[in-house]
Amino acid sequence: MSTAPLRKDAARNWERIVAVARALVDEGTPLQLNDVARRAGLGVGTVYRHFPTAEALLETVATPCLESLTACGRQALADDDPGRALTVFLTRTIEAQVLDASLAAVTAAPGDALPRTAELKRALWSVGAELLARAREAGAVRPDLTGDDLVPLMCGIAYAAQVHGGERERAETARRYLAVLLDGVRSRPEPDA
Amino acid sequence: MSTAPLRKDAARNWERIVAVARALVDEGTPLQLNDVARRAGLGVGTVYRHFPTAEALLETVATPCLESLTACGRQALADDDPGRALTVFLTRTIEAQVLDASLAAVTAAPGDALPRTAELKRALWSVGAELLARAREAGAVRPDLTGDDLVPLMCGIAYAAQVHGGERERAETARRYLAVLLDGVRSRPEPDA
Amino acid sequence: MSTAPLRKDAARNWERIVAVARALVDEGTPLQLNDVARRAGLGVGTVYRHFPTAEALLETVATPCLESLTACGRQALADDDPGRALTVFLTRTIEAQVLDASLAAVTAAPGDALPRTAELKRALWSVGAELLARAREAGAVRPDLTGDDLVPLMCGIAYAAQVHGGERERAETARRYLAVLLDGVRSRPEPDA
Amino acid sequence: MSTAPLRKDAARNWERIVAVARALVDEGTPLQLNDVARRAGLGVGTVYRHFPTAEALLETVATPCLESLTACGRQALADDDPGRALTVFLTRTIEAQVLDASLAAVTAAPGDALPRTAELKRALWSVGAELLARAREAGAVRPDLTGDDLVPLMCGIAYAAQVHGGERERAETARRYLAVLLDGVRSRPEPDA
DNA sequence: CATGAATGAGCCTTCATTCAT
DNA sequence: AATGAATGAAGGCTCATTCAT
Repeated sequence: MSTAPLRKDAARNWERIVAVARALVDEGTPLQLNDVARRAGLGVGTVYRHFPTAEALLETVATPCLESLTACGRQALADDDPGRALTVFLTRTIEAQVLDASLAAVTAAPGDALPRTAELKRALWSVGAELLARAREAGAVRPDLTGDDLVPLMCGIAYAAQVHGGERERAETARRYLAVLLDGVRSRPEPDA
Repeated sequence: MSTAPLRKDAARNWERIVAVARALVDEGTPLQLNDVARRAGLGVGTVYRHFPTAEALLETVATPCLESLTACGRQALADDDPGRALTVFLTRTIEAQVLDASLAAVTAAPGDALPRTAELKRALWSVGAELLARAREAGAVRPDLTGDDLVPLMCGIAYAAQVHGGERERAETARRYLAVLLDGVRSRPEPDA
Repeated sequence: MSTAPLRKDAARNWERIVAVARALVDEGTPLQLNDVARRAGLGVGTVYRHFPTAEALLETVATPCLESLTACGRQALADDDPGRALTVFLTRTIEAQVLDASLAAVTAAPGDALPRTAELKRALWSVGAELLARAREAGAVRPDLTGDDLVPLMCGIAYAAQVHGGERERAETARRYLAVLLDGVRSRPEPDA
Repeated sequence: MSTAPLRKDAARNWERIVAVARALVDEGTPLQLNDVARRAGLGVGTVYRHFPTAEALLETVATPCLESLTACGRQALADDDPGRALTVFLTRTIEAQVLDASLAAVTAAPGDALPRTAELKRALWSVGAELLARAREAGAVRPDLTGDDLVPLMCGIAYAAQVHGGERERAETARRYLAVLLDGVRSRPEPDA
């Protein structure tokens, strides 16, 4: 019920807009709806009809990625090595964050424009929490981390890689940082000094 | 000698401007020179005379913090336990980053408006690198981290704590994340899978 | 086809803007887009949409005049007395320059904002050059003048008339100066001293 | 009485300011008193004390040139060939106009900031008028030009040379244009059509 | 539904001039 | 006299959003 099926032409416009937005995100240009409209060869009004705000559009662009990430998490739940499951999931997450600016922005944002986004983020959060919980029960992970820490930490890693500079080796850098963090995650915390 | 001593009234305005800017930074408002002028009860021109760009003002706000951080690093160099020295330094760094938005922004920026800032950042970088090198030689740190990784990682931790939300417990969160990371930093990397 | 036909309301605004600009030019006020907007009772953005720069607006204001001048030159090409043809053309040119500040400004400008202006100026230049060449071949004009000298000389005459002062008799003054210049143009240059 | 003798240091500042202004004029930079002050290593106030407006400074810069031009005119009055006298004077005038932007600006300006400038311009005007009158009486010049036309025409020639473009050959172009004009000046006007 | 013209608040920056020191 | 900090009007331009066509 939430989404009425669009007329064929409207659907085509929707696609066009999202495609243009994706391209802009990928080239690092900030999303401006006027700009999107011009590049899509559509009126501004049309873009506004489909996406009331730039955030809504950005979230739409990020959605497929969020979905596949969630799916990946669910698959990982099937793995019978909880430590490995967590590692795989986080690795995929980081890769996605680094490669897709829309994902990083949406993930880090405190609020959401679209219900669908909120839903997906909740799902992702909880899969992560579940993976973490299992790993912890298996003794593969230190006890002082909660499910709420996963996403922030992933955002942090991605951000660190970006601060490091070097567009080129960003993915490699992120991988290295994740490796360090994961070793920390697996370690026993020292009894507090 | 680089900066001629300001006249008394000019100095008072300079202070006012920096104070207003500090307040704005602390409340999370983006720095706009016009805005600063209005709040300081000064003409726009006055603000522009003292700070040609918003970046210059921001860096000026961040300077004392950068200085004390550098000082802290130098003190740490005197510690005869290289591992502990590094830990202390990074802990202080994270605290500062979390408490001071200007520091986070300046540290993460790729370029600098003021020569003084460039100088301080270079100093900070190199103290960090030195501390890391010593710790590595002492076997207290994994070998696959270089001096260039320190600042990005600190920025990442601070960012993670911010994404986590909860203004209140931000400092506490950052401390926890740093602890995890440090355990990772101290660990031996697994032979690559 | 180069310019899509404007919507009726947009066309009305376009006219309004150009009319206001024409009035400002005529009263000697420098064109400022903000000012134009206010006087036209329109938002700044509207003016900027139609004319990205003050130069573009000025050139638009000057265009009809440039066009009619070019047309006049082409007609003169039909005259079978090449000397008279040149005289008529230059007389008309000076009259236009003196009466229309936009024309003087656009003609003297080294570059152009609109392609259309560049095109028109090229056309005007070349008609002038052609008229001059014919007159020279007919022995009605001294040999040491080229087509590139015509426009500068006309600008110079108009400028001289303006320096002379006396808003009122400016046209008359310009006519006199042109007469003098033309007599010089018709004369044989003395063998160089 | 008009000018009190300046104290030695004040005189030195005056010189400095004028020298800087001359340099700015020569490089085509518009005169801004703040700018002049900075380049002269003086306070703005000092510059304002000596020259209340940019026009006053500009006129001061132009003064020596105006003086020498007037002197040249007076010498020409001694020549016993009135036609040649006029030619020599106008040639020198044009050369000066083309080489010195301050002269062109001051000459073309409708009003004057300094009494001294007004005086010099009047003198120059009248020498020119006298030279023209003599030449006319000698039959070396057409009758329909008055003393008031000389300066405007010279400004026009200089302007024309500038519109022509080509910084390099500007002086040469001006000379050519002057030659044409002078031939016109020497000619008999046609009985009006 | 689509269009895209219009809007105007809002930010940035410069510069002529004054006046306290 | 000299200084130069302060002023703030003035102008430039952008962009998110609305609404008539």
